[in-house]
Amino acid sequence: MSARQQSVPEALLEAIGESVRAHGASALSLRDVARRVGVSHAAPAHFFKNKAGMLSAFAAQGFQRLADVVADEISRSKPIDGAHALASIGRAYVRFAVSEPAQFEVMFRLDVLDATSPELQEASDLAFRLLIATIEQCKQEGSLGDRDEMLVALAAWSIVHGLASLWISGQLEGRIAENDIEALANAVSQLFVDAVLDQS
Amino acid sequence: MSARQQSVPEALLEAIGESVRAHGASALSLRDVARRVGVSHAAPAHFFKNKAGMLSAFAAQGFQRLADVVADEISRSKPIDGAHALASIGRAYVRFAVSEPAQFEVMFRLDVLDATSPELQEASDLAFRLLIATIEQCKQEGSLGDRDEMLVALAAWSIVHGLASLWISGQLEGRIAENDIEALANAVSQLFVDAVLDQS
DNA sequence: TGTACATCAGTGAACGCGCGTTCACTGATGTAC
DNA sequence: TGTACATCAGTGAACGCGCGTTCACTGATGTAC
Repeated sequence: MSARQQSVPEALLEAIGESVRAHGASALSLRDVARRVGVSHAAPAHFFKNKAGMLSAFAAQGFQRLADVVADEISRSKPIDGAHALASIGRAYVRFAVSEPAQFEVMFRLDVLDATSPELQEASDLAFRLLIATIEQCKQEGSLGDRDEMLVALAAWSIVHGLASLWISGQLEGRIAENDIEALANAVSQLFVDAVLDQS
Repeated sequence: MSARQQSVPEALLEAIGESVRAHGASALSLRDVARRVGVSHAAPAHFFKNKAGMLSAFAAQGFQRLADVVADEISRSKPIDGAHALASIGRAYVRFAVSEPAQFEVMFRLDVLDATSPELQEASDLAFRLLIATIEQCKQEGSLGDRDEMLVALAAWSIVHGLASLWISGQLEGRIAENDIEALANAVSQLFVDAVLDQS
């Protein structure tokens, strides 16, 4: 679909998102994905071994992209301290989830993935490590007080993951007046950082 | 399966959980559910109209149960103030999700549900209203300071929903040393309440 | 410049399967008179 | 006490379908000599 020259595997991964958007993640099939790219229905299996393999590659790409946008947002955040970096992670996490809801959904559906895929495990660690490093930075800067680092990391991850999931699943529609998800992500991230971290 | 006398529709709803536990939510089929109950494969459609109807009834039951355990936990919490009630909601939310992961999962998969089901919409409002009422109580007690009520409600919901989702999807395995989810739920809920609410 | 061989992307036919839905039906239970 | 009728739970056969996977294949590209 894109103007750039694209290999068939790349095009297949891209088509997964389209298919999920069109029919939902539950109805996803290799054959529909192949149809969208215009290749034979056997092509996906040729490149990804089987359905779980294809979805795992898609999920791994998603974790990679998530880590990229998170790292990018951290590097943009000013002033350069852990607290601001943490708020940036929250914003980036939700923004990614909302911009690629199909991919985000598949990333956390472990029942359709090949959990043993090293590519997937590695990719899913990238963003987590960025979070841990940032919390560590907060600790060193003293903004964590005597709070447990792991607990703060878990709470931070939970709050943005929950916000993204609730939004994607449509639970917020009609319940939260503000419907600009970016604004909500900013507000929630800021609330968390302000409340949990001791900032000068 | 239970010793109590059970109608066929009740047994079908119960069997959905077993089926999801066995094969994952993505592989759920009317026929497998019917098989587990020992009725013909046409029976589920007889009672629930179609697959979406059956899953919607299951999801509605889940929201009802969630509201029940949340209300129960609130009524148990002491001292009786908004802050403690809010922490109770968090504990109950995660405990429900973890005790019925299959049901919790289906409750938020809107792509397989009949979103127009009044029964489902009504049930999904119950727990939300308990949260709003509790936040309102905090406001009146002054523990909210000048924070926006809706934002605090959204943040509270997000953090427990995220924790439950991450746990169920297996993302915390190998990442968070503490693996007692109840303890984690307590700690995260308490962290949130302590940080966000002004308590005497 | 030519030949032989290997690799690999992608095909297309075939397979067997489990699925959701429909529908005419059976038989039990209850109600009206 | 008996008869007629309605309701409703649940059946079982049949339907058409789309699916994931397999496999022998074609044809293009590259490499070795």
